Amino acid sequence: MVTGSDPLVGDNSNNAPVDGVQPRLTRRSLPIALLRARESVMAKFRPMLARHDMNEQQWRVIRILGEAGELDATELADRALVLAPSLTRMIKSLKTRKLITLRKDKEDGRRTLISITPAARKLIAEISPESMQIYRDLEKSFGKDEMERLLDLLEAVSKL
Amino acid sequence: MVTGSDPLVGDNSNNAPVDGVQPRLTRRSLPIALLRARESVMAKFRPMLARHDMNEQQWRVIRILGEAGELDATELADRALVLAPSLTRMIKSLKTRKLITLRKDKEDGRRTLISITPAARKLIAEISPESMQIYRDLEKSFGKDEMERLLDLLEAVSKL
DNA sequence: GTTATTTGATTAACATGTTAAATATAAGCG
DNA sequence: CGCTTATATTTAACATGTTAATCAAATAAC
Repeated sequence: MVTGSDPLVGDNSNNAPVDGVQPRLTRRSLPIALLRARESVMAKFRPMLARHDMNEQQWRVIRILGEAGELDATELADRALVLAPSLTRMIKSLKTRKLITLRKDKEDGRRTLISITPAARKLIAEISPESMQIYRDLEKSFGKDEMERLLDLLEAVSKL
Repeated sequence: MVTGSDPLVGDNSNNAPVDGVQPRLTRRSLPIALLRARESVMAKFRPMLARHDMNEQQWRVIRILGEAGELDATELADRALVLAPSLTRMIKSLKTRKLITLRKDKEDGRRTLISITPAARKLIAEISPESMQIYRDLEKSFGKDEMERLLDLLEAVSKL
């Protein structure tokens, strides 16, 4: 027998779902767990990057150019995990800020080759130590082994 | 002795970094690993959602309302991992599409209470099985135990 | 009870995400 | 060679991300 005051089978006035039809949906959902974890991690880096007038994406782009040297736009977008149209816009802004320089590939006129300026290297030299410190703190509170396990699992997911 | 033809100590004409000053930066970086994993996972869901005229964020919002029933905007934004300004815009669009309804909280005039329409429940009923199937396939190719371990680790990271 | 502070939501401004279309150059082919 | 197809990049259009500012309603402090 059902009484109106039973919260589990009541009048449903708050428009809650009638039954448990959705299995796991939000609880323990991998996409949401990944998003939440990413948010949690980036929250630790963002304020530092902001002090250097950088957002996540710009930092990825500059950093990858710093490590790899000159790259064409497609390769750079791939490695920095930004879409081509986003990179096109970022290039304009980074060029204005004199953090990158562009040149046309002589062998393939379609390609734009991108490299960073000394000013960008200086910026990297400033940000890197702070970034590494944050990373070390993260590793310390999370556990080095846990971190390795997590990175292994994430890498495996990326290859599916 | 260094010869000009040695690629490891050569002329650096491609503007590559001079030495290994950056420790781990891009290799095995947690933020990048999380982003890459998320991209990899969402790539499996996006085409299905697109067939139902939904993007990730809209699906999260609708789904959470479906599970929780009526919520105020702040609570919804929190649970769906979208920022308040984004939610404000999404609300307009979802309302136009008649997937949600709004009403003012009588006790607190600042709050907007949001709930989904029957049409949205129908949409959920269509999408859920497809979503679950994709999830099951994912779990199958990745491994159920691995998936559990990964979710545990991600949850732990989110609490740091 | 009036003022000051806090809180929920929106707006504004600019950046990136996302898909599709356009443009230009290369490469393949009869 | 002329034509088609493929590739690299850009543009367009719309959506969300992000921070700061604004506005209204509630709460706290005098």
